[in-house]
Amino acid sequence: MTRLSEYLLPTEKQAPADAEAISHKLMVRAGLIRQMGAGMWTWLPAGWRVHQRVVAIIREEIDAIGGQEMLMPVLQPAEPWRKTGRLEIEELFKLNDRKGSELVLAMTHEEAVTFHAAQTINSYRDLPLILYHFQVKERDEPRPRAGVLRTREFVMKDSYSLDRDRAGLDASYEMHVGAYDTIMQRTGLRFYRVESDVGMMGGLGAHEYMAPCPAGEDEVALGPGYAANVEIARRSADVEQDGDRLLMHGEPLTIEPAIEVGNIFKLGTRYSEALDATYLDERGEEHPIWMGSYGIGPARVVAAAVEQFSDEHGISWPRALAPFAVHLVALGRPGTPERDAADRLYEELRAGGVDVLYDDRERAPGEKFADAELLGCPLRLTVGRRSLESGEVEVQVRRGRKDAPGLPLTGEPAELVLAVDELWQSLP
RNA sequence: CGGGGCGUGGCGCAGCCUGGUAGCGCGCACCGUUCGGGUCGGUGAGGUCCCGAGUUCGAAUCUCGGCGCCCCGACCA
Repeated sequence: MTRLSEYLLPTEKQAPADAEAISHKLMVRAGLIRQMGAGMWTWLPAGWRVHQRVVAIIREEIDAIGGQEMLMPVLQPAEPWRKTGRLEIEELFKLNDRKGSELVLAMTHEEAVTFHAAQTINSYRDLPLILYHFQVKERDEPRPRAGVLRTREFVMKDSYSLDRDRAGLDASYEMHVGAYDTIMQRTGLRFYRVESDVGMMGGLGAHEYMAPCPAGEDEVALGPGYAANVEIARRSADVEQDGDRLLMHGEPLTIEPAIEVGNIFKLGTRYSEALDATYLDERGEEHPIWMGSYGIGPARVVAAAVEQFSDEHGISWPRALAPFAVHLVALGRPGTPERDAADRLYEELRAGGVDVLYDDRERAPGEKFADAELLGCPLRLTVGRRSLESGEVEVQVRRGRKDAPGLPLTGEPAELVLAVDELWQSLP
């Protein structure tokens, strides 16, 4: 039931004065998100639909490589963090409960999985495992910025691979590379998988998934068949510095700003050793569990999509992420034949399982069209007096605002749904 | 954490320099009008002027202190 007259979609003509990034401006203007404080954001209904589309894609692909979904708490005892040496991190929120016990708000969940691995995994027979969850992360960022791009609280899908040895970790890591590639392709984003710094996570190897866009905080160096974090490229033996340019075998690398939407790490045994997560092998010998950690931020995927796919009128979602497939605009006032036709069309689409947002508000046509373009659903159907005259529903494809052939206004509902679906499948 | 900027109705802003009790556009409500690109006209509601202290007969405006937010940089497990 999604009639715009009954739906919370607070669109704005003007962007918040302090917004700089395109995604920040458009997501607020389109009524997707609203701010509560620095780095603290609420996802409004339409925005949350988009977020959940990303979540659904991720879930399918992690399930597909054998991931087991669970849920670990955000509020945690400080002790495991002390043991791994991460209690000192400044971005970690620390607090005390009423008894004075030391707690933290988790910024990621290595300590938690490892803690449970130590309790529950005893034998080589228990391995390998991929465990994951979608959970809020809390980080006391020195500088939150650009709407939902860098926040102090955000949902992350983090999975953790648990293996017997280095070879097992390598295999789990490769499975994640495959899953992540597929996830990114399915979102419709332009992206690069780049080699990255292992950073203070420590570990044996890492990649980042970068979505190029102007608001990006990172930089990727790109050449034919080559993509890397700029810092990594600078350190590469194949790359030489030429003034402020980077050359690879004499060919210049292009440098693009990008958002880091996901990252994957080979952790090794750093956490399992610190938290004593071990297993016994066939000979009864004890070994630390080999671990990998794999994160992806749906909010950043959403913001990156807005950055990459928008124009002066608003957002133009890749179809995999759109809040609704169809934005149906009724032009006539209640009681007119054209309005009745629109009502009927809405019911038919809905009954046919099409995800449709129905603009049944009593507003001027221009305002409805403007809102539709702001929100950016891939297909806009318009029913007005003209439709009654021509017998066709006007179809407009959001990306590029191209007109598509009209659909018959009267006819078998099943055929209408089929036609819409066919059109849908042809969209980017 | 260093630098810069900003806090006035839901959003965007003016007023502050030169103190006299708050105004504009959009939005919102109602009436009429219009109905294929943010229609037009009228009426109306809505504000602790970020907070506190001070100066003053009087503070949105001046002084001091605090808080919040944004941008650039540093940082980014």
